[in-house]
Amino acid sequence: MNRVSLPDNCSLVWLRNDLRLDDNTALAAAAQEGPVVACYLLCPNQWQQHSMAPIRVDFILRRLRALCDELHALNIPMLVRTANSYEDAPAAIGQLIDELGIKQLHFNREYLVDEVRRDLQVEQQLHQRGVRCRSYHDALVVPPGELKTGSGSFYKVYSPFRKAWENLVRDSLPDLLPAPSKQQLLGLEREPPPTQLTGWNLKDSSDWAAEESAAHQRLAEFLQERIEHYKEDRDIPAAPGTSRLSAWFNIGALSARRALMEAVATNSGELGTGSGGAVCWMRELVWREFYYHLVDACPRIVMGHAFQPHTEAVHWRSSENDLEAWKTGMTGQPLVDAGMRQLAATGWMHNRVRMITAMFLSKNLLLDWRLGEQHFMQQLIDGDFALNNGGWQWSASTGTDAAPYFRVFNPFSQSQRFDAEGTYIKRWVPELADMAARDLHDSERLSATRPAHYPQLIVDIKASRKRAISAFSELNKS
DNA sequence: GTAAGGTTAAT
DNA sequence: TTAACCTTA
Repeated sequence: MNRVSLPDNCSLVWLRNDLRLDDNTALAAAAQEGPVVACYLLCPNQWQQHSMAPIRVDFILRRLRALCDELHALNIPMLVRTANSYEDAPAAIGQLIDELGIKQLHFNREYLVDEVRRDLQVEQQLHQRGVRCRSYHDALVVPPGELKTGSGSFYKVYSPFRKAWENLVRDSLPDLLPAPSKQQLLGLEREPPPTQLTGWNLKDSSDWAAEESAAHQRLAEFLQERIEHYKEDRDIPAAPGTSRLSAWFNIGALSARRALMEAVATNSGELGTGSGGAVCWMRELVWREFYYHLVDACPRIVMGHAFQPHTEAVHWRSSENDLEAWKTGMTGQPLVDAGMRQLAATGWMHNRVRMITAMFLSKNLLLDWRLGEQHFMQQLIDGDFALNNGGWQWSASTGTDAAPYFRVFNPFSQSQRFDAEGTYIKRWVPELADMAARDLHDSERLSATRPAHYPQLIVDIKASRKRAISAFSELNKS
């Protein structure tokens, strides 16, 4: 038990989804006022309820241990406590405040309903004790709610949102905040994070570096070597064309504002214009902002509901076998199986393939998109509710997209287009290693030439496409 | 100022 | 087809 007397201007910074020193709004604000103590609450039960992937929990614990050292080097002690569920958070934070005799708490805001409710309860309880609470917008370049359409409502379509976002950000590029400088010794022992967590069977995440400097280095490498070709390479799942930074963004190990500003710097200071690759990548950052703004404005979608209410009436099929075949990469569709096996093996899947596997589940198999959404959350190292939900609702046509046609990807045309040689397919589905590439991209040729130990395709692509279109066209819109 | 109708563009 | 914005009356 810590029994030290801390200076009156000492602050507690509650770290959550912002596990970094650089450009951290709450941490920088607290450090301005005086010495800082950092804390983190492990919520093992809550994380189970949120379907958090074991590899993501492992990544968070590894990041916390690295962060504990990084803070220690600045004489900032980090204390780690457990609050099984968010309900227990007010008591856990309250106890810390009491032990330390601290008068102010700072934290960066989160935007999902459970987190918002937790923070309100913590604030109420600290208010009663006369502790000052400060919360900050930090996770995004533009905080939720700041962009409104001409008629005053939130944007429901990406592309006008993007234009408004670019106009706003171009006129006032964000200032990056420095990491705190080294502070006086407080005489408080740090409490290092655990390597294991009760109730969890963690999955090794060590392919993803935990040090903050490593995240910066990954960003720098991407900007120097790959962003120029991003527009052409990002859709090729066999190529290292994407930035692969999502895991760091989504635990807050890397600041979205820093990433944007460094991308702007490599693009001669331009945003929205200039190099095709840079513009394209920055627009992917805007998708992240768009989906966060959406969950903030429309909490219904966080609670298992479709963004377009009329699509709640779709008659989804129910088939444990089909769902299991999809999860295990045994559907008989080569690209879908490659993606699902990459996910199971590594906790990550290429973005193009995420769309294709999601479309296959929700359209060809006509299984409820929420089953796929949950499975992805349970597997992905970068599983982020807002972004995963946005992507799934886009694929399932229950979301914000206002396309003039009902979109059903044909997985064979997609593999022909983006994995013509079958490099990605053969990497993840070794049974198909000896197949001629052209036999992978055609349902009849595949059926005639597939090896006996690779499954027969579980669904007819043409017929299931029609089935999906009629399942949606039956709906009464209003 | 407002409502109605036209235009634009969508991973 | 739809949202968002623009033009016109």
